[in-house]
Amino acid sequence: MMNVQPISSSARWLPSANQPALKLESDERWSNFQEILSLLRFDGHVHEMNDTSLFRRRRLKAGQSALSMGQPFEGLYVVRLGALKTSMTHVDGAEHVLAFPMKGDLLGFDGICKNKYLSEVVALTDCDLIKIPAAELFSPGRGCNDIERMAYWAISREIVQEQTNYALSHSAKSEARVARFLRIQSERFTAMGYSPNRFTLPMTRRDIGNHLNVTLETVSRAFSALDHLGIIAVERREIKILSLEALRKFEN
Amino acid sequence: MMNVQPISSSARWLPSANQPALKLESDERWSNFQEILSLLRFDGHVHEMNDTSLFRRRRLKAGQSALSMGQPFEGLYVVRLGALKTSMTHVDGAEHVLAFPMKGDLLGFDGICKNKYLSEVVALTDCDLIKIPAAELFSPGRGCNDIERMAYWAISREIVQEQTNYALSHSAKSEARVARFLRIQSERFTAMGYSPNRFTLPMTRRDIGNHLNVTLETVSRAFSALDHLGIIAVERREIKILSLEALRKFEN
DNA sequence: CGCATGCTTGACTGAACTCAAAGTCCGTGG
DNA sequence: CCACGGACTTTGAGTTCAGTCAAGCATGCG
Repeated sequence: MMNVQPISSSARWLPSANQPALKLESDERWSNFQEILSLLRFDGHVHEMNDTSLFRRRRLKAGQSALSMGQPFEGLYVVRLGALKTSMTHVDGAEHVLAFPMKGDLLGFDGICKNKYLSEVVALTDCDLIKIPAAELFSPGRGCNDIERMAYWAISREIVQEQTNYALSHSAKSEARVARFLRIQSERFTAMGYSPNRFTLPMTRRDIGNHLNVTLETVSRAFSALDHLGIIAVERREIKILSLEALRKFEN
Repeated sequence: MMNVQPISSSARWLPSANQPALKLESDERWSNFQEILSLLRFDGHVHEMNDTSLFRRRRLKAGQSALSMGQPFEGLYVVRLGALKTSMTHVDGAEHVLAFPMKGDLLGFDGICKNKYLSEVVALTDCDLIKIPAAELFSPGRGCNDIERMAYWAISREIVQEQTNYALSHSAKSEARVARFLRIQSERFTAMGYSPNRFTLPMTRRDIGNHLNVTLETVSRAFSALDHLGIIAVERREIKILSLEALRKFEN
């Protein structure tokens, strides 16, 4: 009928946490430049709307690997949906969790310098990535390349987040680190258009602990402590932030 | 007995590798593109030798600030000589040391994304920087911009180092962190063309501790312990690495 | 249903922090 | 020239916070 409306592409990244039945969307395998700009929340200037080029999507199931250490650089990825975990594995086999990329974040930029990826990236939930091939990034024919500039702008942003993560792991007390982690998660969910007060963590206590350089037991205890103080409500991975003010106080 | 070398306080910390006596060069105030490529150890491809443009140098005395948080982005800097310290200051006034840039490192890339610098950079020793102005980076007239591409390649490399630093701070034991810090310092001096076994640290115990997230006393104790074990020889900031093998073993 | 994984909580231990004091180096000024 | 002060470093002693080990519970999946 007339009012049968396919799901509009502009509505699809609104904060509906889990998408019910998106057959049409599931079949789409391409994104345009505009969607990438929107996902990255790019606020810089773009010379000419580069609407012609399309970018292939890549779908991952939870647990699948997105990128592996040593794999040759083939391009960057923008997270369109889902949550992932980036980590470095040391020679002795110890893993260190660097970050938890989510919607709008960029993956793979650590592969530019040595032309191979230097970190592991695995999907924590089902994911939808948009690939920006190396050829698009570095093609000399494009002249003043909007894509390249946008990518580097995003990389600069990731550095800042990286530095913040780094600084995050340096609070004196472990409870403070966990509180700060939750506050930052809340802010990231907000930036993605989701609720700041209520979210589900996609990662395990072990991953959080590894990221913050504390043990999983300490993370668990910190969650419980913040819960008993009435600052947050924890039920497994479901987090409700009851007082953002009190949470911030705990960061010192 | 014959040649007693006077030790100037500004040059004392430099292992005497490359630069013998650079009176003429010291007076120069400009560097060319080729020198920047060489400093950065850029191994990528450059389309056209951009020998025409010259880049102004900036000289800093020890203790002077190179960049400040919040200052508007005006370009990137390549360290030509000297050592610096980058740090972030939190709202509560706590400082966190991010890195110790030295010869061949890039400064200021965290300013690209928000168009203002997001970290403090101060000179630990007298320094010589080469400025790459924002105008050179982003000028659209240049078409396929070698400078921009080189800059981003270097940024990608800095990210990797950043990640390594981050991972560095996650060893279980504090002595292991200090050992790893020394090993990395040694490797960096090597990459700069200095001696890997003998160098002078430009930063204080406090800065090292802050960087590694331990106290200055712990750093001092770790140095002493490594000294007593015969792995290194410490005399204030003079470090001799007696056994790189043993040092590596301590990182686990 | 049974098993695996993840989470919580408790008791104990030890590594690193804090506080404190003394020593070293360096620049500065009398 | 030497005395002084300040910044940096080393070392010691006591304390505390977070790691380790262990047990039990919840959840989800084949």
